[in-house]
Amino acid sequence: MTTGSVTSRRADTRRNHERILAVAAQSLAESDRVSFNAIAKCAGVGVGTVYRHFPTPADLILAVYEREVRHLVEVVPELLERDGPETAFRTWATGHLAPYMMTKCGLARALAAATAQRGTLPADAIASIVSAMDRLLRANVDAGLVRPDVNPETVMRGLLGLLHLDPGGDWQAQAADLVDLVWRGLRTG
Amino acid sequence: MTTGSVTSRRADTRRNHERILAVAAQSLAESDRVSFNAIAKCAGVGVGTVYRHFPTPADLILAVYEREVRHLVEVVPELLERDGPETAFRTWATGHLAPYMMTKCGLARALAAATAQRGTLPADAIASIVSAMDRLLRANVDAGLVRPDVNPETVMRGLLGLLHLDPGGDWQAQAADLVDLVWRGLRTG
Amino acid sequence: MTTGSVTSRRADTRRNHERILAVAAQSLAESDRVSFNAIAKCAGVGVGTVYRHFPTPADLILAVYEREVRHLVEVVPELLERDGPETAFRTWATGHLAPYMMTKCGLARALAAATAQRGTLPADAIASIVSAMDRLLRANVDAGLVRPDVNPETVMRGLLGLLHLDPGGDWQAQAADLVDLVWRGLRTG
Amino acid sequence: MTTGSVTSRRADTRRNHERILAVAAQSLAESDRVSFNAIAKCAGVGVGTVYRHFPTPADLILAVYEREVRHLVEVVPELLERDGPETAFRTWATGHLAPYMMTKCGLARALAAATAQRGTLPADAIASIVSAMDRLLRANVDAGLVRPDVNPETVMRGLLGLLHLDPGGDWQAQAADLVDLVWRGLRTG
DNA sequence: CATGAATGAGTCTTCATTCAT
DNA sequence: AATGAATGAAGACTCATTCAT
Repeated sequence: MTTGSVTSRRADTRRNHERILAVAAQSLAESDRVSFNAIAKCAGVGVGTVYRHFPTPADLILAVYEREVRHLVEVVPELLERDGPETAFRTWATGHLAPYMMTKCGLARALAAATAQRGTLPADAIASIVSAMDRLLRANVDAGLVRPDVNPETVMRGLLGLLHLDPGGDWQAQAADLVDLVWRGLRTG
Repeated sequence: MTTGSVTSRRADTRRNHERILAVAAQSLAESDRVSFNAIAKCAGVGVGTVYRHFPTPADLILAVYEREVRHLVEVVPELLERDGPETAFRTWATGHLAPYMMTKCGLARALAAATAQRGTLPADAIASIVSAMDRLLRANVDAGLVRPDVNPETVMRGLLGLLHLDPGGDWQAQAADLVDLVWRGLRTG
Repeated sequence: MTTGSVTSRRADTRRNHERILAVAAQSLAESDRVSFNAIAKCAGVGVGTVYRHFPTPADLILAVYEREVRHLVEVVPELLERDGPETAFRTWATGHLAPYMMTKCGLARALAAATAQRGTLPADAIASIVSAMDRLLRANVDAGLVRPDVNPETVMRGLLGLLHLDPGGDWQAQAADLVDLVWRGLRTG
Repeated sequence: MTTGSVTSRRADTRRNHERILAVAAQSLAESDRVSFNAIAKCAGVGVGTVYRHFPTPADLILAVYEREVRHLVEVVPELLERDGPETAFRTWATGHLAPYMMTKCGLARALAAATAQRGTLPADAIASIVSAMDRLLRANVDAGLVRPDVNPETVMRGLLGLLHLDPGGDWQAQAADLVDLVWRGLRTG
């Protein structure tokens, strides 16, 4: 019984953590502001609770970011294995990165602001997404398709335009065009 | 007498308009917030006056944007004439667009927010800057350097990463790398 | 008509100023906190209005202080003329300063805190009350009753204990005792 | 086993009590606020523990006060014996009371607030410090230096100005001046 | 047209206090 | 006894917006 109780307490806390994160993610998908008060209300907890879990806005934003970015990284190996390097790159960028960026552009802005405020660059936060890109690029380099001297960060910057697709238009085509442009820039020769 | 007064009033009004715009631009270069109250104080006018000139925040932001973007457009012909198409493209992107974007990224965020809020895309606001790009591209197409089927908007998206250069690092090199990547993507063959 | 209207507007503003000051004084008589929100509510104005009139807590507190202290200074000449120097001193301290301090000890604390926070000593704020003391002392020195080498600030410090009379006890006697102690300390010989 | 556990528990509890008191004293030396939460964190215990030891803020503040005041009382006999009554009085006031009051004026404010809140005067809390004063005075009365009709509380009030010395200025001289003023007020004849 | 006082909703943040474990 | 997560009231402060003059 004792053990059970303890567990349920911890479970509650964890559930709170999750709910706050979810609400914040939702909120960042729309604007680029995170009102602690609003989040608390939406998550059905007191403001203080939000502050306990995430002392500063930056803490919250980074946590949301990491949560959101994880699957982007995890899907890479599967794509490489299934489709081969070039298609993997295009599919990842068009099919995963683009839709992700479209919905999370509030996050991107908030992230930029949060990390700009402290000196801390998104350093290890961005590291993981860049490393995903790196992996894709290396596979293509190994296959002789892509120049070996490209910097994954430069490529990421080239794809940052995906943040600004027009959700009212044919964004899939726009994404494909951009990815194609970048891909041509990467090719050997 | 009447005429004289009217004239001076109009001059005053125009001066006010300019001052407000200048102050707002300054303010957007720093953060990404425009407090009507603060702007009014800085410009030495009443809040009401700011509202008369720019009924909504979006109006103000778009006006600032247009003001800032003008010279970006105007410099194109000169570059083309002096340096030839390829160098013109690279110089414009690296030397004009990049620094512009770095300092005005507050503007960019505000602009994005403002245009996201209404359904209105940046439509004609962005039009002029895209037209500058269009001109540069066409010159290169005519010279046989660039594929004829590229969409200037796609190229702009490719360069949007310039918004996210690291001002603490070697942003000039980063900009050059990105521009090079895009340029390779544009080449014929 | 126009003039009348303008006047009434300004009158409103002044009335606000007065009301805020009055409410704040009241509040400082009780605790030693000034809640801008609470003051606004009591005074029947918006918070913003309070902030417009008194940008910082210190501004508000000093304004209250000056308002309250004025009559303490103004009464001195009259006392001197009517009662002669020694009685003037005792009457002023016991009959004016003591009751004043008893009700305003919140103010005293707040004032101390506010002025401690900035480097600014109460400088010119305290100056006036010290000058009242100075005038009383000089009259007594001229009459040969008080040593010429006493510092008015030291005397003020000696009377600061009036802040801590026991309102539930016989504070009048306590005040008289303290004033007598100080007076004996001032005498020549 | 039981006895051992109980013993160690009691020791723990006492240690907690001490730690909390120490942290609170530290905190009151700086501002004049005591956040139960902050104190708990600093002392390395849970908030609940602090509440168990000190149910109300007033309890905590009074406990700190007593702890701090103790040495002020204990030093008196030694001074009297070593320096004789007059010097003992001056030394105690200038050398012990003044620095104490300067650093603990946060405590003083908090104490005043706490005791003002309830009807309870500092009654027995202040009693001990007044008794120290009483002892000093009596020694002087016995030596024929001080009038026999002075109330120690009045003298304490006279020295309360020590709370308001200017830490930025020559506070030692200011303290000496005040003590001298009071001393002259105490003398026989 | 311009002014700027006033308003008040909304955000941020801190704490006292409770209570289940 | 001790713990510390949770709560929510309350105060600080900012700004968009209105409106009388």
